[in-house]
Amino acid sequence: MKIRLESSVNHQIATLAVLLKRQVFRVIAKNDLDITPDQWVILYFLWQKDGLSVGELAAKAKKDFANVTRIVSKLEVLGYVARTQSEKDSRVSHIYLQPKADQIKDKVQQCMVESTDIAMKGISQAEQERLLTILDRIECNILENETAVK
Amino acid sequence: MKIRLESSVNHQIATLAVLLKRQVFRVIAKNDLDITPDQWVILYFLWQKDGLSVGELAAKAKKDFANVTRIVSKLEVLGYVARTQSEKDSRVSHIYLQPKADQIKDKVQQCMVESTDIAMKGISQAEQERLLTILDRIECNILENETAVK
DNA sequence: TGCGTATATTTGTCATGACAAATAAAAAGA
DNA sequence: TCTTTTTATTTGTCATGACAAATATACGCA
Repeated sequence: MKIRLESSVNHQIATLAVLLKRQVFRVIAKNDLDITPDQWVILYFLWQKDGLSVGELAAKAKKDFANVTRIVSKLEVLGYVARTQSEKDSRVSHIYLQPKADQIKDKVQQCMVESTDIAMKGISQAEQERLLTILDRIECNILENETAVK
Repeated sequence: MKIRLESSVNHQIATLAVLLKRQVFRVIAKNDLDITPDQWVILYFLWQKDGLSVGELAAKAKKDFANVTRIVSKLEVLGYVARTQSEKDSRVSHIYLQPKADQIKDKVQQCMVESTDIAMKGISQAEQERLLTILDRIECNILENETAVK
């Protein structure tokens, strides 16, 4: 093996993402929330703009449509959101936040802060920004490649 | 929402990891390999040291034991590895690479290089190293927190 | 030696990811 | 208007992640 996985940025990001997600799960559990990290993300975008469609949510969250459908279905069963078929275009369903979602909003924010604090301990704001910049560039590289392949 | 998910390092890493994995999947498919990114990782560590146990693999790959069991089972079905029960401790099984694994080794390496090249386009070696350093620190933060909770 | 505890692995269940295929409805074109 | 193509969403299948529980075996101590 000429390649060292341990010094491959790709692999380190993949591994770290798993660890981060696991950690977030624990923070959520500790705060007695009954949602998952990926359900958060969907709620987050709905808090930004209520009534988004499945497709819009998928685009914002950079998730697969199919998976967003399922996440929304879970949130619906849990009573956090409701689907409404669009009148203009009946293929589209708009997702609306329900009162139950408001009740957990603060707690969700607190979990986000808590998770970030754990992960970013001892890493300065400036470093975080530099990190974000590089991550963005990697993301662009991949997105470009995806569209290029198409 | 006071928090911006888009400027949260946690979230960016999580999102990027998903994109990276998707991209790796595509590179694998293009190279006609019948294994998955996570199966690669297990093979990689076996190429480093053949005969590791499930537990050792889990530790190295930072994966859940249960999941490693399943990944190894798939690799076994595919004919890339074989399980052998340890003589010293019959709870332990050692995983050994099979000839079929050798046949794909070069191709796997090529895929790794290809994926890295796509992701790291325009990012200097020095920047990659800085990035790795920060990622390591985040990883340490999380691992420390995990053990602290225990 | 025998029992209780610790350790290695496996199995079960659910959530999510990828991707393909199925549906349904809108839009475009002849 | 009818047909074809495009678009939005859903469903199906498999791989993997988390976590709990089940198994099997080893180890330590009375």
